[in-house]
Amino acid sequence: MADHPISSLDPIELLKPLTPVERAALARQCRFRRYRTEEQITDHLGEGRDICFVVLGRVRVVNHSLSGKEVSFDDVPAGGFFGELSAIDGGRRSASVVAVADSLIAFLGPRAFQELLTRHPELAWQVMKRLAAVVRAATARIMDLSTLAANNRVQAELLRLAKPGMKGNSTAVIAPVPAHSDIAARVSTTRETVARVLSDLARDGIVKRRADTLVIRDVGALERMVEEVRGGA
Amino acid sequence: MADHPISSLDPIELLKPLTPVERAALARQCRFRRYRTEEQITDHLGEGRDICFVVLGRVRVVNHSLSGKEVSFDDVPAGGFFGELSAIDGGRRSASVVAVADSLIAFLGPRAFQELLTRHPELAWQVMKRLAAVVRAATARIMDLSTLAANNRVQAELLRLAKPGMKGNSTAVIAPVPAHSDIAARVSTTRETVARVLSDLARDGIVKRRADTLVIRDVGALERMVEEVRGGA
DNA sequence: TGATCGGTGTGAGCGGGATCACATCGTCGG
DNA sequence: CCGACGATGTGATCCCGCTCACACCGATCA
Repeated sequence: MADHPISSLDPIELLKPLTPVERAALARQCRFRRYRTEEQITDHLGEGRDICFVVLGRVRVVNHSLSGKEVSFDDVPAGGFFGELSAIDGGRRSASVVAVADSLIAFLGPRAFQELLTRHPELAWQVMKRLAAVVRAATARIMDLSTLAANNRVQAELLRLAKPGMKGNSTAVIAPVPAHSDIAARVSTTRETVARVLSDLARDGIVKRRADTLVIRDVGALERMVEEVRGGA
Repeated sequence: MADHPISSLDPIELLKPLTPVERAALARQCRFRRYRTEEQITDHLGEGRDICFVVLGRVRVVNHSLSGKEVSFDDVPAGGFFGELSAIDGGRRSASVVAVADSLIAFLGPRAFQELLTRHPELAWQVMKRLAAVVRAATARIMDLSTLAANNRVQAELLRLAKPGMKGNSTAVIAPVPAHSDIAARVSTTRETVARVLSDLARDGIVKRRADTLVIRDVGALERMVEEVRGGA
């Protein structure tokens, strides 16, 4: 369809073990739909049970408290998938999903998904690994929320963001810098607290702010600030 | 062995679909071990990769911050299992597990577990459902930690404890009452805060304390107290 | 070029709840 | 029957960080 450039499942990591023919057959069972940035794909407590493949773009799993507070979970880049939970257990959606870039999503019904996994145990195995990773991330986050103070959680998040951008072993570059409010939503604090932590770190020369990058000059110092509270008095 | 009353996997829910003969064969691949109450079974970051079946007793998944703060996750009753994560992805243990009653645990190596799941897709499916349930519980908890105040989290936990003990639709009985410190560990607050919330609820006639049971006289009122903060101003 | 708007910086103030510190109160072991 | 210990109830204090409020600094657009 002229509507979308590729209606293929080729970019999906999970489906790599399939032959091109099998993938094409599967694609024919899917419903494809484009979404613009900011557009909502799935609603918390929604009734859909499809598994969703991110063919193009990038989506974010978020949730809002009724009071409007936003809590954000993982981002899913192109090649990934989401919506497994409902496809697996038939329950309602556990979170909302919004596009954070123009995206193309493929929807596959739960029956077809189950059949796929039964026919291809390697895929079932991959899905389990993915779920295991999600559980690990969630437990780590619960630990952070339970044992770390707000500004230490921000520092910890900076370290996570720094991981991919390590230059040498004491400096790292974060680029582009997420909006403060995005960081805040990821560690459950306020935009203001994030700004203040960043100010403090800049004052102490631990980070340096540049146009749209953040340079961390002393990763070790940052790690120590987080650990020493984890370790308590 | 005289060491343990049954070295059978018959009580395990997950393995019900197997024939008694298959289950017996699987049991022969397991290592069985007894644990007394309070005894530690698995250590956070430990190297074991076995999946663990709770044949008898009851275990609790907990974690400690280095400062000693205890955060408790799910309890696993007899018939359940834990340790799937490491068995699936080969990573270190994501939490500690301690016996909360004298327990008999069966350990199965990761290879044997994987083979079991490959040979029996129904079981793989069950494991996925279990993982999905864990993810749902974890995301709900993250939402609670992020959007609810400490005393509202305690109220929410009381509601969860009340669910199984509903008598009529406005009263419920919790028996036996967990120690305040256990409740505190489940909702990431302090023992004192739990005691205070309970005092306040008793003062308002919403709960009634008895010997070792807690009677909730107005479940609706409790729900409202939680919801109205979830909903914000 | 001014206006609007989203992102950012930072001060002031207040309140929830963690912390510390005791007082009970049962229950168990001797 | 007493002492010890674990669980509980409650007051006093203190401080983190949320909230509110406002200024600033680009961008984008009419």
